[in-house]
Amino acid sequence: MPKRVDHAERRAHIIDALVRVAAAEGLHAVTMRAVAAEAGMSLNLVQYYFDSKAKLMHAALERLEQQSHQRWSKRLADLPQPPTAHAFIEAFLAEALPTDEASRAFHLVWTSYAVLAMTDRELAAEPFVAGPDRLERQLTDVLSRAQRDGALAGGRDPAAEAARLLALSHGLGTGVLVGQRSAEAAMAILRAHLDQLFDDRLVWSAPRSPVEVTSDGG
Amino acid sequence: MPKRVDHAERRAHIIDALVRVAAAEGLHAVTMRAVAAEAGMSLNLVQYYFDSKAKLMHAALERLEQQSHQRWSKRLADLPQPPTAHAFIEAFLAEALPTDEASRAFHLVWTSYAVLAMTDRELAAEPFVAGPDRLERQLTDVLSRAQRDGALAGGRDPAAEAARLLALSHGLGTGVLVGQRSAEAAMAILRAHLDQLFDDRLVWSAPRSPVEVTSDGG
DNA sequence: ATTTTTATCGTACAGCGGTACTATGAAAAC
DNA sequence: GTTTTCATAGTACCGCTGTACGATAAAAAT
Repeated sequence: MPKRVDHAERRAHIIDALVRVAAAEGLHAVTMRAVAAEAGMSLNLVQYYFDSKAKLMHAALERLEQQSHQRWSKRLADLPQPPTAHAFIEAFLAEALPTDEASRAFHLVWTSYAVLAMTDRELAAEPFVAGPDRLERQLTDVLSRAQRDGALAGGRDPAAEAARLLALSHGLGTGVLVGQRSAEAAMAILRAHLDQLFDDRLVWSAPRSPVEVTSDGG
Repeated sequence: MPKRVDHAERRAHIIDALVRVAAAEGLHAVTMRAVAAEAGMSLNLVQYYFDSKAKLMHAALERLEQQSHQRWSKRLADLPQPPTAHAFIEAFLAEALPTDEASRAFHLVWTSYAVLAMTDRELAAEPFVAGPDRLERQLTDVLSRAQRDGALAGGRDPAAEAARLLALSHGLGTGVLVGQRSAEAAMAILRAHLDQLFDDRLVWSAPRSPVEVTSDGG
């Protein structure tokens, strides 16, 4: 056996095993032994590369976050540059939906972590609030620009629309995960929503002065 | 000690203890012993009233479902009869959001169960797909009627709107649970969505007979 | 060549979890 | 009044889980 080994690669290998176990049998089935077996190594090695289970769990969450970011970047890069706001957001929403098996696994494990974080003060809740918050700001920016360009349907509040998009995609994602709806059906709903949001067929019935839609934009 | 005891009451008491434990520490913290302690009885009694942990978990899920149904019925009954479609749906959405502590506990535990059901074939996935399906049909009916009455904004598909409302409320609910958004903010977004859905200020660009504004005094 | 470091293995230990077993007073049935 | 049933209690057992503790062989360092 060689002496020097790429620790980062080893750790990634183990975490991938963890995600496979969690996706197949749930986060509660993630034990040091199960992960070791899935990774094809001994229990001791998992201990060796991650001191404790808690650290392993944290590392896995971090990796999931990074991977998600990477996939999102890749999808964005695949868009014709510069992408329209519509295309940009549609790509975003497509990524937020569990379409293929890999995506399904990711979303399932991510959701499991999120539920865990609701009660475990130990587990950083940061990714589950700061992450969406950042996305929401990003979406808000894009929508604001789109609004300036006149691409948005009238009377929309970019921040509110961003929040709505995020909540909607998450709700649909859960529906797909739970087997209530197919990913295609969910995507169709999202596209319809987007079409409405970017639709120029919808106009105000009265000239725009008197109408005040949302309250504050805090 | 008396001999005859109301089993249903006993079981309900135990299940309530389970829900408290699950809401406070997560579903993974639900052990026979923890539930017994929370219920103020011995481990053996929990075994006595529910043969196994699996049956206890199933019973708890059933009770949650029933309670949810009851709360929803009560909320509906509190509405002025007959309720407008707008009021009906707003009441529904308000119930779907974790507003007070009790509601938060319910939604947290329910979500935990849903995540569990994603991997445990044993745990009936039925409540998490048949339930929302039924709600969706109900909403679709209400929206269809509203559309016939001309209360809906133009060009909407009741079924799609029902799915959208359900997904949106669920996504917002998760956001509240996770601490990303306050229940009030979530409710504001939902109300805005509803206002749009029922809004007569939004019409097709092609001129249309003016729809009157139902100023919701109810 | 010896010593140290590193990656790996096996195993042991303590705690907890679900379940099963037995016991015991008290009410109900007879 | 005896027997049966019921609600409750205590406890023991076995398996699993995280963690700790050596052992070992190979590569690196000296």
